[in-house]
Amino acid sequence: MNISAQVQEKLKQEIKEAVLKANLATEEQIPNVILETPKDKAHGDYSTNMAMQLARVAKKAPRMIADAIVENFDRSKASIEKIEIAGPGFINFYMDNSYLTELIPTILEAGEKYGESTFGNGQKIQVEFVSANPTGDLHLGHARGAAVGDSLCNILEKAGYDVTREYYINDAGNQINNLALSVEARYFQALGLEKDMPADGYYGEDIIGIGKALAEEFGDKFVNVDEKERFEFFREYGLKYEMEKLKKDLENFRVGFDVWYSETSLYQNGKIDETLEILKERGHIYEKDGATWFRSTALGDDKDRVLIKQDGSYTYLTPDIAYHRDKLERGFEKIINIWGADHHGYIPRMKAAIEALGYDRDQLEVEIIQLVHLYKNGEKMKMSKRTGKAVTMRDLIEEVGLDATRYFFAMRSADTHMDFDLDLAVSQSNENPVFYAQYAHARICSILRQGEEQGLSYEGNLDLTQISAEKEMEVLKKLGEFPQAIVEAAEKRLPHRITNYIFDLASSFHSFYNAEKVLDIDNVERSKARLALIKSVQITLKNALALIGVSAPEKM
RNA sequence: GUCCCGGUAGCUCAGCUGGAUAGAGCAACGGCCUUCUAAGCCGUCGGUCGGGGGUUCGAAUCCCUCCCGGGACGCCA
Repeated sequence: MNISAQVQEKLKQEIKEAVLKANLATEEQIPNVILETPKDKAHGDYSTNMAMQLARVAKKAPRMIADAIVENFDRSKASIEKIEIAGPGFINFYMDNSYLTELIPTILEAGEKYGESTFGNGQKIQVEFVSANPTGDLHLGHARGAAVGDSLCNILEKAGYDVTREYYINDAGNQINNLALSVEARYFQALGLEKDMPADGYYGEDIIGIGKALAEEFGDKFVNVDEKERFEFFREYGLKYEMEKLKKDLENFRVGFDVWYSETSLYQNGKIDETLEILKERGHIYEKDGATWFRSTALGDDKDRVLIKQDGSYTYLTPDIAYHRDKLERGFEKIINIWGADHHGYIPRMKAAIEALGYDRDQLEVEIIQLVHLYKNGEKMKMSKRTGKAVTMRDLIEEVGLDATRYFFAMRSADTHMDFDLDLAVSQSNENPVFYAQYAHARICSILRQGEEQGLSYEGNLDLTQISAEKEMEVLKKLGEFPQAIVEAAEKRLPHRITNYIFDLASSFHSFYNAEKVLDIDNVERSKARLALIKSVQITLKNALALIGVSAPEKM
């Protein structure tokens, strides 16, 4: 299934056997066999530090241990060409790489499934991301969260997890009232009437647009109706408008959700009360100063938290706890939240809540998306909430392009502050790494097309022994790493591992392209084999790009 | 003040479970298109891994401490 992994497993097994045979350690003493691919090719295809690890147990110098391991190593069982001991005691394995060519038919056969694995064992994971309030446009932070979240979900799925993507709609609470009042004010203003914005109003362009749309559709119909009725209408209308816009924007960003979970529904179906009742029964709740508190300090938080305010309404936390309880009730083994940096202080209280409800706090994982700073003309752009002049996700995509935006956000580890240089991204120069990968893909497609014109194709019987050049082997090695790269990205929740992989694969292809010619009418067998090789690269590149939501163009 | 994230080449960033001489891209410099897309390839230059201590065969990586930048600390959401 995964040839490279099989070979590595075999190698690890044999190293272990050799250690036992050499009487260097007992079965229990042997540490996990670590195989790494050395950065320097001169150090072989795989390398192990076993000798150094055993230095203490065996009470011998690492190099002597290495000698003993090599002496007892059964070469016939793994595709070994040569073994060397180097440096402080590394054992370097030089593989007979002919087995690698088997990857070609494997990849051709698997097609878009190449890279899949069963690593996740179908574990149910729920990922909640974006969850922006429906009170304005999605901004840069949301865009980054959307890109990272969607990519992570794709990667988890590819690695064999059962993933559910969710968006928590904050359609209850104060901010929605403020939305209604903001819409109301903009509606009056669109009619040329005086009306102040509420204290915590939303000043975005989109709200002005709603006001105008309402004025056009209904004229002054709502000016003189009952205030409460008007408020209700504007509340509903504004919410619906904002949600539809959010969904559309996300769709355009190639981000989809399985579940849109309404906060209001938690009020309506009694889940909040239920949750409060459970917390009470388990003794995590007390009354003070006319409010109801959650004793989260007992579970690692630095302050206790109010659940029901003096005025009888819930804090934001309360329905959110009910939501998280519902997630766990639905049987997810892991729930991953992707939150903006401004919410990181929220983590201890939510973990406390999960523990208070009787679950394992580690079932909740929170990935924090750090801030994005936008630079234009070498200057940092300021975001203003009041004027609503913040750069929206829509603006960004329009300026930079969809593929570049997705790639750009995915290529950085999420927990670092990110500088987004608009001029560079817009310039479409080769500073934009996405073109590098797409170009490799387009190049391959072009060669495949021309091969067809010349009657050369990767279809039919292939003579894989034609593949042996150094650059070809490097490409093959990279191709073989794909499933493992996905597993690591999934396990460590690091989507940027995939963009790194994409870059490396594209790089090894470009390098091969410049060194070897694929189409050669005088050497049909080799041409066919090489076409099959580049077809494998094309499939793998396309699959990898799909994981981060980037297209694979056939022409550029 | 407490907590979280970061500090790696001029710039933007990788760096796996601690491994060999710390890597890419961009910028700078020098080569490669009568030949499958030069949005490419090959090479050169460029480092006190924020400072200091510790752990050990070995530290950018782990621990302690300090410095710098950002963020969070609400009966807001």
